[in-house]
Amino acid sequence: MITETVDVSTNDPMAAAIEVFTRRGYDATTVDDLADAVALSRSTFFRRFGSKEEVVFADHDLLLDQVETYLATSPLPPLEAVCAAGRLVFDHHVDRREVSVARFALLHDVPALRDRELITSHRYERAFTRYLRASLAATADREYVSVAFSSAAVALHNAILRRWLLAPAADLAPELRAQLRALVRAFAPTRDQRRREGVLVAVFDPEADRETILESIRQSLG
Amino acid sequence: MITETVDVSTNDPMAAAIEVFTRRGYDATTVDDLADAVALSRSTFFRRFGSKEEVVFADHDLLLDQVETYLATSPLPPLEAVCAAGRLVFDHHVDRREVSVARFALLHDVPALRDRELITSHRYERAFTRYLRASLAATADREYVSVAFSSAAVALHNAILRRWLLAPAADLAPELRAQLRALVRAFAPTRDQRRREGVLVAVFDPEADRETILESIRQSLG
DNA sequence: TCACTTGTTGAAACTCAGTGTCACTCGATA
DNA sequence: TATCGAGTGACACTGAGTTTCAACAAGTGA
Repeated sequence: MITETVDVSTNDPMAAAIEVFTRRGYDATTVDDLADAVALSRSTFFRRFGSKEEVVFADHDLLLDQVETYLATSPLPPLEAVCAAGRLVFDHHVDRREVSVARFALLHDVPALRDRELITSHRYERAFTRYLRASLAATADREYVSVAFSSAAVALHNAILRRWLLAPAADLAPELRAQLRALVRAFAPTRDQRRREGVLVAVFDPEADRETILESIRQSLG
Repeated sequence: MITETVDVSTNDPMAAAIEVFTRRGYDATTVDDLADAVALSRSTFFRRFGSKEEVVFADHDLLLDQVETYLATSPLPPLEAVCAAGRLVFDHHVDRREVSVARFALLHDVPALRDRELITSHRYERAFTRYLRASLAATADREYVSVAFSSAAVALHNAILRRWLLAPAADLAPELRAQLRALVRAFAPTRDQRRREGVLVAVFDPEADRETILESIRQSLG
């Protein structure tokens, strides 16, 4: 075992772990090494972080809590609240650029950690779904809208986050905002706009002439 | 170690493994027990299935292959092809009701296997995304449509599959079809319908009178 | 028939993640 | 001072997964 004093002064075991994994290699780093690096006993390490994989995503425990309390108290309409929660998570990463980028690079080399990331990000998806199920109006397809929207929102977030991680100089927050807004529009094409403006959709035979089409619209508008 | 001769005649190690896990408990079953049950040496077991977790989802290797070759050869428009692929996966489960239900019950008790399921089903999502990215028309948001649609499709599939697993007597295939169709509609409100019928969407001030609205539509159709 | 390859299998030893147990410490409270 | 509880460390133990090596096919060519 190699005694190594990583900068513990930051008091961020996750960052220290990522640093050690990156420098020494994930497989080559034993939990003993890791415990040394974060100045904890092996026992305490497992008690605090659960596993060698989970340290790498330790920040998400807290973040998920924040997301859940945000959802519980947000005044926004459900779908918008989920979007805002997604932006919360995105900002969390942007605010810690250095660790986020380091973790991203590490994941590139370690499949096991990519799997763990998947599991981690799925916890957000479940939180979103649970929230939407409880908050959306009780239409017939509420369940499926909740499931599909949550999943798509998380997927969009992840895709844009990954793009940002490849080029952290860019500000992709507006991009995320725009894509999530588009998602809301796709899932609630009528409800959310109906307050300000009416929507009319006419399906017609493209062969028909203009006046015939207009006449049937006139009748529909009654 | 307990020597136990599970019905190996079916030649389905996955089913045998699920059976043993269910009867003896996942944690209580060692890989040695497992290897015995499927009439393989420990070494060969790992070579063939990779891990104790992965045996439980061994069928997905083949299924994912089928899905990928289906996508590569399907004549349907991209989004519909993904829907069809999703139905392929659904049917696979329905066709093997007994194993599927047994696995579902097992997952209920074993968190580690639920995580593994997540990872497994994500492989479909990636396959869908890759396919859509390559097949959709090169619009600006092709990437995000691919990501969001794939993810939502998989999520819908999983939700409906889970409902079916709770009550396998019901035929939920039409439900899946309908929900996936709705998803396509949400993501491609115009493109996919344009071939057979025109679509007209008019946004108007609900205070405006009928003729004013019709006049602006007339001009748009001009 | 005999080498020689190539791929599959089993046996066995080894590493190390993760668990469980027990004793210790420290701070708070009675 | 005695006690209680929570957090910690030391240590032993289990078992998953890896690696190595030998045995054994089943071709393949001479």
